[in-house]
Amino acid sequence: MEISTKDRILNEALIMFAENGYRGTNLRDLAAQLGLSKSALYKHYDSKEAIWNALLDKMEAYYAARFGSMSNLPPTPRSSEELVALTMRLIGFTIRDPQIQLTRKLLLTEQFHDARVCKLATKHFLEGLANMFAVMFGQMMQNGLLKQSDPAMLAFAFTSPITSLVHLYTREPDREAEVMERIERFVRYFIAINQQETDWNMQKTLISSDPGGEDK
Amino acid sequence: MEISTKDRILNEALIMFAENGYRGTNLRDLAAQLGLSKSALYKHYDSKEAIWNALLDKMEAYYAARFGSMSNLPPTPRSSEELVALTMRLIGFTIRDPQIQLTRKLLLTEQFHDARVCKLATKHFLEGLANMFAVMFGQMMQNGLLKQSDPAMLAFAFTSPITSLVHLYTREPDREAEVMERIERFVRYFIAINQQETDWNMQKTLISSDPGGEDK
DNA sequence: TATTATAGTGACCAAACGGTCACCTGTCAA
DNA sequence: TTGACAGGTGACCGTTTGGTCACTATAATA
Repeated sequence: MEISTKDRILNEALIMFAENGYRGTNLRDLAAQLGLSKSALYKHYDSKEAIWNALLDKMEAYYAARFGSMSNLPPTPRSSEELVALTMRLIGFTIRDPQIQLTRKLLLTEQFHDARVCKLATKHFLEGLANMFAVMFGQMMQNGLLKQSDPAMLAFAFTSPITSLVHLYTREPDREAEVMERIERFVRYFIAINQQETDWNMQKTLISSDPGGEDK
Repeated sequence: MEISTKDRILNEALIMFAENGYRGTNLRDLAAQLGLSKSALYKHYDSKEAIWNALLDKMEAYYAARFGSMSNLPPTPRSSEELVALTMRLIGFTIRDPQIQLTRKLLLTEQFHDARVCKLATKHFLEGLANMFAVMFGQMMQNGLLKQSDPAMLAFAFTSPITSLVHLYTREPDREAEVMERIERFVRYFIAINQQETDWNMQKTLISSDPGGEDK
């Protein structure tokens, strides 16, 4: 099935809006990139702003499908190594997918100029990943893989640094290898800090609730 | 001493560039805001781009003075509560200072359109605070306030979530109270996770290195 | 006093922009 | 066959934009 001109316009608009900003994008270049004349655009959208709004509609719909419901979560990791693998796979995809990459750029550059972008940015950069990992961390705590604590706070502490590094990649794509390595190092560091210790530390926790526990 | 017109132009340019972006800023409005005619601007700067570059020069100079050298660091906290206080004071200032606030906006919106802004953004959002806290955390580890680990990694894990929340504030300033509260909650959570346990754990550390060490 | 540098003005220009309009063309239903 | 319509074109329009230029006023200097 072929892509309708209406959708082709939106696809190209995402590219140009993301790379040049709303104001930096002009309809002549957009039309030329599609092999159309400028006035042809007006057969599909009423104005530049209408294209912009349609693009935001699409982004909101995509976001709702991807992060809106907590039903289509990835399977909860059953070991530290599985958490590393899942995270790296997820981030590797997020980082490289051209659409998501452009979306990040657009959200960052236009977050102060459009109320809808503002809300999307907060969802995308602050809440999306964090909410997902909060659920997973809650389960991993019950499974004894992570120390008991507040899953939401833990997920926030986990995803924020990763998001920072994703932003670094978005700014400087040539540092991809460095970024991926730093993410993995951070994930392993995070696990080392937060995993449920076995051995005597485990016992210590049990003992500490006991008044008799003293020097060993 | 009065402010030179050249500097007044830069001050106003920061405001307009930050709020409307480089492309969204026009020299007529800028001049009008200063009570000047547009052509007067050209007595001080050769072009719009020249104003932009002069502004970036100023920002780089400011950054170099503030974060460039590690000499003018705040005193290292001697207790958990001091770390909370220092962090909240630092972030409270960073968040509210109008100049820094505008700088954040400018760096975020223009990071993909200008190579110098790109580098500044990485320094500002990723390295600045982190480097500062890395030094402090290193000292706090030696002082037995924090568990021994990699200070740089710890500082990164500490500052990234805070920076995320600062970005949230920059996007949605009406959520200031919520942001400050979340930052403080995170800082306290972070300390709880990473502080050196006292009791016998403290003694264990002392015994393993230096028997009989006492300070004050 | 005459001169010169500095800071400022308003009119103007060419280019670029979003948007409109009359017109063309193929497709499909009445 | 005809007529409506979706899709596309190029010329054109008003506005905005960065930038230029001739000109003026003031204050310091030779």
